[in-house]
Amino acid sequence: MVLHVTKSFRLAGKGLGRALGDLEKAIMEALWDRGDVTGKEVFEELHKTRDVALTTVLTVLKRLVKKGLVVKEKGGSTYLYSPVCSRDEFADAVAQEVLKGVFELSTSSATASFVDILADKDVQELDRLSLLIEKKKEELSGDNNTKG
Amino acid sequence: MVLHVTKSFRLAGKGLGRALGDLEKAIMEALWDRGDVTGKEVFEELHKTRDVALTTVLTVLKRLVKKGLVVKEKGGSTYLYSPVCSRDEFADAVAQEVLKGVFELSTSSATASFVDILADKDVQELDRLSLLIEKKKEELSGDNNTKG
DNA sequence: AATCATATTCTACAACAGGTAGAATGTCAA
DNA sequence: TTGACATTCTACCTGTTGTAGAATATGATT
Repeated sequence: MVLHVTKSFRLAGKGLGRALGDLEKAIMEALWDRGDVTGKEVFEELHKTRDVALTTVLTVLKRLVKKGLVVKEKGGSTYLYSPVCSRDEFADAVAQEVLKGVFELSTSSATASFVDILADKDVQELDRLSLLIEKKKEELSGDNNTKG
Repeated sequence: MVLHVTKSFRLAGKGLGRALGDLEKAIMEALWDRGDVTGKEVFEELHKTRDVALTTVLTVLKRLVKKGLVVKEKGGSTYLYSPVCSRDEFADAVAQEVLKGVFELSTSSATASFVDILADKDVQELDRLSLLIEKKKEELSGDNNTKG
């Protein structure tokens, strides 16, 4: 899954709010929850908790289509919108892009900070990381020069 | 070193250009290379390779001061600008902030992607990472419940 | 075909970051 | 006081995102 769907990773914000604007995020959440919905349905969902106009939702939906995050297709008499990838796939894609960027900034800082942060967040994860590393090494040893 | 000096991490761009605008980056580079320079000196340096006005440089310098990345102090008859941290410290701080964000997005994606990217970039680094993990574990076992 | 309701698109404004720089003002020495 | 240089003010431009009214299209109904 390679998406170049966000140009920046916001340091403020929470979760996917780092890769998407607030309204964009709310709309994506609605699509991930339901999928194949009309713009009006998305609007009705969001309207429960925020004061937003239908056209605003349509505009943002259009932008999301342009970004490649959402597809729009005829569904009988109206258009239906659906996400091109799952929430997890999106999160993965973002994480990957961002991590590449961090590495490019400084491999050593990235590695050191990574361990610190992981340990701080959840020590158990260190073991999981060790396992992933071992697995990767095996994978690589049985797969020499098969890169590209 | 904790700096909240950049609001977003750009996926496009190179190196520090991910955390700073183009001109901002050029100016910071000049400060890191020289340190304690006047705005005019920075301007003269940049002017060698790009068509920029003195006031533009001063404006951006001012914004960098406001962001907390640069300090301005009287140096005799004029003001001198200098970076509050080294280039490496800045890169570290950015890496740390960004990594925290990625983790908050998804710990598992972050961990998995991390190993993939590291392996792809430099297999040797996997060993270094393993060592860091071991070291961290020891550090933690001899330091139980001393977290604040 | 003319009309009404609903769906969709157009257009445009606001805010914020960052690049850009002219105008205005401040400072100091002659 | 004046002139040269330093510094600040103010403002415009682009791009992203939130915002939504106006305009138009589409389909059913009379």
